[in-house]
Amino acid sequence: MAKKAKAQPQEKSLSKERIIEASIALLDEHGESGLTFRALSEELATGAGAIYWHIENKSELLTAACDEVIARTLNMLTPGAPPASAIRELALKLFDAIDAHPWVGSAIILAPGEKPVIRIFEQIGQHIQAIEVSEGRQWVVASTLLHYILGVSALNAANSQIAQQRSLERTSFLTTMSQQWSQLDQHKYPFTRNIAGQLPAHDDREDFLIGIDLILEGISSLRISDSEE
Amino acid sequence: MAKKAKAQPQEKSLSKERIIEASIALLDEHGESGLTFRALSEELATGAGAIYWHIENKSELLTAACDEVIARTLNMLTPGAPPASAIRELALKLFDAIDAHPWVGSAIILAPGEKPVIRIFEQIGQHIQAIEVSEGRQWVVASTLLHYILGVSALNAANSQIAQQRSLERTSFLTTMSQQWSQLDQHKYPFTRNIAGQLPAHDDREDFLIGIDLILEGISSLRISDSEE
DNA sequence: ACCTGAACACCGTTCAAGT
DNA sequence: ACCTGAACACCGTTCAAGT
Repeated sequence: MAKKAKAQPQEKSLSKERIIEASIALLDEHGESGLTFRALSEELATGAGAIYWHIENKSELLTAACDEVIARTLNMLTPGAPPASAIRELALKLFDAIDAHPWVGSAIILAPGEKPVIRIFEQIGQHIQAIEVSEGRQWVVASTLLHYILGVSALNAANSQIAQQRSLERTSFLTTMSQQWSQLDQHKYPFTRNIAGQLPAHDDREDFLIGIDLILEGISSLRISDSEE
Repeated sequence: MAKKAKAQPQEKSLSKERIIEASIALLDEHGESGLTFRALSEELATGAGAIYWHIENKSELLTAACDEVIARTLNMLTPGAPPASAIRELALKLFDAIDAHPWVGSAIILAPGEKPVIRIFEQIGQHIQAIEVSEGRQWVVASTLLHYILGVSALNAANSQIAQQRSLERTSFLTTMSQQWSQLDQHKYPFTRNIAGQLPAHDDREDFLIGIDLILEGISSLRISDSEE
């Protein structure tokens, strides 16, 4: 009498949400190349065509999975913090999220102007307004921060995906790269060669935050010169 | 007596250089998806296997093509300029190069720690040294600039590739996006929604340069506080 | 309305075979 | 040493057919 088997409680019918959830799981486990329609249909115990009834194409799916992670991350931000430290917190939470889901770093940059990027831009913008940047400058300032954050994200994502592919841990990956750098030609690459030794020691996360502070510093001297006019 | 047919003068035997040249042409003409081994073998009038004798795999090929464009770009820089304006010139030349070859923007970020990125990092680093940033700070400062530049590049590349796919010109692409933004929910996206109107008017290239200046500004106040200690 | 799964066109890569 | 090109394993996407 009951509508078919009530055996399995929830995970019954297909939905965009379930598809995205499964996609995130695949991406987290096997990296960017782990998301295929075959793996996905197996995971969801369905056919490829079924998935296409709920989503447009793979690119939309990837962006949606990315957006889910970003949205969750932004929801964890503590409200009401002073602007500068709110921006720092935003940046760090994003850094950690992308560190945990490297594929997000590359997915986000494939869909500029889409929801994930807009969400971040909006957050930055709100804090920029609170910092009292003159209206004509808000756009540039917000996008500078946005671009910096996304640049770090993408590069970091690529790094950890390469490390994952060659199944190296972070430390030995950095050591290898440091050695390569220190063998560069002294005439053509004096800076990189000399600084190579510092590579393994550095804390990416901390460097990232210093970069944010550098930009914030630039912004505040911009504000000073604005108000002088 | 002459070694084989001397009919066609140059483009005789296959070489890594010729393969890279043909790859750049394909990428420029058809975008990222234009580079396939089939298109490439046709262009070079050879078989897929022949290409594999000269290169490792597609990823190496893409990085090599990217590096070629980057190397040419960096060769065009005017030597001996004062550090700050040298950094600005470097940034602008890169911006224009990636604008002309959008695929470079995404390729460069797929190969961090590889030659293209190292080249740029080295240039930035040399100028940073000249600007007299304390040695302990050079790494962070150089990578902040690097990350910002690459962030802009990648995002811009993605934008123009989307525009190219939908075969829109830049203006109508921006106008469409601006309209979408202005229809966002006022409560969730006040900043983006209000600033939407400014989108089509803005000059990405100029904004990019202002961002560079913002970071340079931050660096110089860092130097002041350094010397105060 | 929602799902099945075979079929299609297209990839990167390999490799026995040629010169 | 260098090249040929068929073959392999694997994609994203479509679509007639089912419920």
